[in-house]
Amino acid sequence: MRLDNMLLAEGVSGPEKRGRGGPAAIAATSGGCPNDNSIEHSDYRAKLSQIRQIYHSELEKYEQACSEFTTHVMNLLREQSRTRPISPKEIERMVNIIHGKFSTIQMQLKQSTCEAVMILRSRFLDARRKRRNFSKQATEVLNEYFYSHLSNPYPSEEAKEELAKKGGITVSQVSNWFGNKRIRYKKNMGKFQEEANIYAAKTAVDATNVVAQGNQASSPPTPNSGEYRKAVFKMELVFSATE
DNA sequence: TTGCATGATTCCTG
DNA sequence: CAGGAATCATGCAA
Repeated sequence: MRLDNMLLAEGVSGPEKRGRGGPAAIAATSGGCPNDNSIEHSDYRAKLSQIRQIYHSELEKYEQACSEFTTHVMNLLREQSRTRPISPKEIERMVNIIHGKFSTIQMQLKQSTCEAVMILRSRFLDARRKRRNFSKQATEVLNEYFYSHLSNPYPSEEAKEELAKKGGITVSQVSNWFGNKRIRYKKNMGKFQEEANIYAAKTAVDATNVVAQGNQASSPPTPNSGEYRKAVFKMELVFSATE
């Protein structure tokens, strides 16, 4: 009966439900707007419900066939009972045999449904972790923003959307990228120096704007606000630069 | 095949 | 909940 449990867990059998607690729900963790994966997820859900539908219609078909066949056999037995005596035991035995046959067929159906679900999952959900490097365009856009806002590399939600659109990636990918970039840049600035120079030369424009804005915003940097962290980031940069 | 680069995930903090 | 830090897993050049 493990198959039953699995199908139930996958939402194939049992009542209709959306958004299970499985890996599908994890996709939107840090800085992840759930909408980012909605395309993928709706696709996944569509396929799952397709499997579900097939499973249920097949199941129904089998059940119907089973009962039809049973009544058919019963009729035959009744016919035969005219020519020879048939005990109720014998009838019961026949019925049991028929039900046994159909239940093995059902088992096979469940098994193949399970397989289909597994394949679907590996296709969609595990693909999450399949890493693809961003396009040149995307990294270009992201780096440009990062190095031109080096004093405050924290794009606003709007800026992230803009970058996402320009780079052809999702907003949460932008968030991931900036998260990785900040930490890795801070870890060893030396490695990024060349890159920094390239992009600084490219757009040495609004640095002053950002500084002005940053100063204005951080005038009362409440320890709890994001401004506080940003200020810390700046200071740490200054410290590591003087070493 | 190996080592590093890099995108994604997880855990934790304020 | 956004971001930092550590870690995982893959891509890719050497």
